[in-house]
Amino acid sequence: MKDLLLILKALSDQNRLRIFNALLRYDELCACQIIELLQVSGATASRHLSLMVTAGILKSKKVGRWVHFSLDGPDVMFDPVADWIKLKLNTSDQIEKDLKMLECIMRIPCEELSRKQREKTTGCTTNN
Amino acid sequence: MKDLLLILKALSDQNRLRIFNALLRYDELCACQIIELLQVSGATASRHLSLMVTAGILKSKKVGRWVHFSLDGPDVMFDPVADWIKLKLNTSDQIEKDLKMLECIMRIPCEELSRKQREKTTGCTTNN
DNA sequence: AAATAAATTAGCTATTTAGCTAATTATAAA
DNA sequence: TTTATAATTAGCTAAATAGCTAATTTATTT
Repeated sequence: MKDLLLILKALSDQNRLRIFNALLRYDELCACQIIELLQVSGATASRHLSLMVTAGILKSKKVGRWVHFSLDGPDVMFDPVADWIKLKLNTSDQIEKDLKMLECIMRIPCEELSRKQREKTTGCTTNN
Repeated sequence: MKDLLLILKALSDQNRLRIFNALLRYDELCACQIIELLQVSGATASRHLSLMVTAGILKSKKVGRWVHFSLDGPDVMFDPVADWIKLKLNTSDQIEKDLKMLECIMRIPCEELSRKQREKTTGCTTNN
């Protein structure tokens, strides 16, 4: 029950559902890309991500200075559940916006994205 | 997304998962039976139940002075998800205890159960 | 009609949680 | 080896949530 509650709580938040959806579409994203997508502080994104890792929904791997996140196999979440969530999400305006945003984000190398975040210049927010 | 969040939040609580599990096993339970199972105040049980009804997980029907709750069809939750939750729950000690408790609860008519709750005498807690 | 009673709602408190900034850690580059 | 930087952790605040008791609602019974 504890495990299940961890998983359900990890999914019971708009921003974490947005992360989940993003990783259903793009196999792997680094923290700076999640930060750009959600438009929250690095600390906030990091806490959301670590919650999802703890629940077993995501796994992370360090690549130099960056950390890459991806869905953690079907052991924990098993496909029908992911399918159900995908189905329920695909009428959401927010998710639609996110997909456009992600197209932009994926075109920008992490180095550039991070620099823009550091300098607080716009990344993908204007042309969303 | 709003709808999905309502469903996920409605399931992200130990007591509400216990209610969900109970209704997977017994098609219909009245509020007083849920109160007895969870060992919480009527007000608390009522709030949990109404949250689940709002999310579309449960439906309720008034039967005289009693209100009966049951799962609300496969439209909202669709079977694979219920199966997954059932699977995840079936190793839980708490759920095991609940099933024993429910066997006891089902043997007592609602009138008697309610009277005992009113008088604060033991219902099914001792012989659990 | 008045009294009783099951369930819900109102109003409160304690706990949890999402967000932030600032400090720290861990890795890469100079 | 010093500096720069991506990510995490610590420490805080505001909002949300689970629990309670008391009051209200809705329905039955006397």
